Amino acid sequence: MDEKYIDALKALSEPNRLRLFWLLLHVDKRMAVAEAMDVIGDTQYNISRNLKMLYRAGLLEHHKKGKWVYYSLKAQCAPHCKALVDSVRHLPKEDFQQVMEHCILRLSLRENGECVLGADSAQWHEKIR
Amino acid sequence: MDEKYIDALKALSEPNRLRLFWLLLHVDKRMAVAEAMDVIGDTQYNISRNLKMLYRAGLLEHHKKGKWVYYSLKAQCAPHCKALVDSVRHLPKEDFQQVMEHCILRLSLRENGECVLGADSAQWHEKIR
DNA sequence: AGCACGTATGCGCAAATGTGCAACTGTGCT
DNA sequence: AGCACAGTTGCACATTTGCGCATACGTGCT
Repeated sequence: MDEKYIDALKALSEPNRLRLFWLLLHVDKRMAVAEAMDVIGDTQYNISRNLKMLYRAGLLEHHKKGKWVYYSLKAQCAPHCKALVDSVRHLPKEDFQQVMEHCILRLSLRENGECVLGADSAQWHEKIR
Repeated sequence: MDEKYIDALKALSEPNRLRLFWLLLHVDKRMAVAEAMDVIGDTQYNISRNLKMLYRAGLLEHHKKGKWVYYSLKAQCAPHCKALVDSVRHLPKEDFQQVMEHCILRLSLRENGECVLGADSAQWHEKIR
């Protein structure tokens, strides 16, 4: 039995992680942990751990740039994994409206396409007021 | 967030249940609990409970005929649920070879397309000898 | 070198989950 | 009516999983 596939199912079956993965999937961009924290509104340990679980399930990639760690979607090769990712892609957008709005606001704080602000910054609170 | 979808992910993320669902998916027939017991080789309570979880996740239907309860695939309407079922459908067949063989043997014990033998019968042990 | 900050991780606890058992429901047969 | 059998369900227990916390690691800056 495909271990990675089981891990992916488990990873996605948790609402917080599903939201997180949906975000990475629809934003189609790399995203730093601090940005994800602001967008999702969860604590640092949880975001970090959940991203790692998604990574270990073979769903995400990550690379370090300076002090920021960017996570991004991993291209799937096996057809069953592709279909699984597709199932998330087809989830109704309405369920993720706030996530999407927060995401756009948060990405607008980047400079030259790079994250420059940590989580919970004053500028962020300004935005979401 | 789509509760049913989360439930489906959870339901499928357990190897025993995934095997069970794969079976129903590929056999494309209704199957009695007793038959599933022989095919999967699990106890009665586990099969019963796991089938029920798959049912409550919106993945299966069931109907009673005499003393037998037949479970079968439920047609999916939402596109994300369809894609999820598809992902299971595309799992490599090699991982389920024994399940498939047992299934064919067990179905050959039917009479007029109906289950007539309980689990763990002498005839079944004859077959899988 | 020292400090601030972004990120990762081991520990402990509470909640959820899987499993075995035993009791219960419902159906068919005599 | 009584019995045998298919299937379901509540209970107890072991394992797993999510979360908060504290701490450690690594990088950029002064």
